[in-house]
Amino acid sequence: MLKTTPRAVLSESLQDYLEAVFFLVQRDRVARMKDIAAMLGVGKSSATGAVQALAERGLVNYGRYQFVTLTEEGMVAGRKLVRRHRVLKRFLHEVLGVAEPEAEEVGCKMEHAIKGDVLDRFVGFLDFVEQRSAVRGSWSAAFRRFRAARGRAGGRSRKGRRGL
Amino acid sequence: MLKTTPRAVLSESLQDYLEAVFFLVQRDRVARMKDIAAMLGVGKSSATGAVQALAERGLVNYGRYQFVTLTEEGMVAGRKLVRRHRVLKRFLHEVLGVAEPEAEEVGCKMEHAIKGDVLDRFVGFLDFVEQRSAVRGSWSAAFRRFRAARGRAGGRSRKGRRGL
DNA sequence: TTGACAAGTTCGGCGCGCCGAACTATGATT
DNA sequence: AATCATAGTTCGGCGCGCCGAACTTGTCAA
Repeated sequence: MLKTTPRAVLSESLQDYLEAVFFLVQRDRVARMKDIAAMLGVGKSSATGAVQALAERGLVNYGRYQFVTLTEEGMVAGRKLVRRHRVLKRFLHEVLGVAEPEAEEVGCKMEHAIKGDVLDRFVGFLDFVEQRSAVRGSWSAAFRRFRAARGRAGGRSRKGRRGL
Repeated sequence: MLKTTPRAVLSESLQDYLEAVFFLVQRDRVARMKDIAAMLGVGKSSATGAVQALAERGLVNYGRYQFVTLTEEGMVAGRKLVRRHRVLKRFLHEVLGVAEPEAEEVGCKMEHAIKGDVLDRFVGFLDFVEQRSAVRGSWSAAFRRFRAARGRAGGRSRKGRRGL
């Protein structure tokens, strides 16, 4: 029994690392351990370990003390991840009206909960909303008004700080 | 420095256990380890450990070889979790049209990605959609038509379009 | 009563993701 | 060329969540 690392399945954590590498490669042409670690708010030793794991799966080119880059396969996987992230962020921000930075953050977490088919539904929904908005005035404005009205009257309990 | 188990923060895993206990208590008046384990697809030793952890946090009444029940605090926390789950499932099913069992499953994962304020937005959105539907014909039907039309014509993966 | 079976517990072990400390390579400075 | 800051690596350790095996307890039927 030869020991092959399964390249098909990435843990949530490794997905985050891959996405970070993808981003950095786009920005800097190359990814440095330092930046990867910083981006994920993690120690550098953790970044090293994760990148090595990605390399074992053939997603990343890694050599000791070398810059990190993406393999073809890594590009493909990274693109999917980024798309997922972007779609969710757009939904949260444009439809639900969640503020940008929070939409970013929550979208990142949601990524891992959503499979391809459900993501497609989100995409479809965004397209739908967009079309509707174009046809007759801002759709989201209506929702915003709705929220505003309700917020004044219905008084959403701002308490209950998620202490769970 | 006395060592108190922090009752405020529950790991995602423990949240799932608490939700299971909540469900079982509603259904059977009492939760058995066996059912908890089965519900989460986990070994019974894992269930025991988790329930003990919940007990340490004062969310659950636990005694060796005894039935598991919820404390007052556990009821409150459980209700919140269930609500969260329900809202997300409703959104996935009623708005996006995801099939029931999948909506259930995905909703369960999404739960852990969404904080209170974003959840409130989902709730608000559902209310909005509901109101709109009432006012003039089925809103979701329009979206369903939209999806259907697009599904037939617009082949998947129209690359160039939509920057991501 | 007994004893068999199901439910529950304990224990040791494993993988993953993270950490910090100590070490090593790199490349810029002078 | 010697030095030094910085980036990167290795190593041991920790917590969490899970597992299965072996054991204990509870229950119910014979």
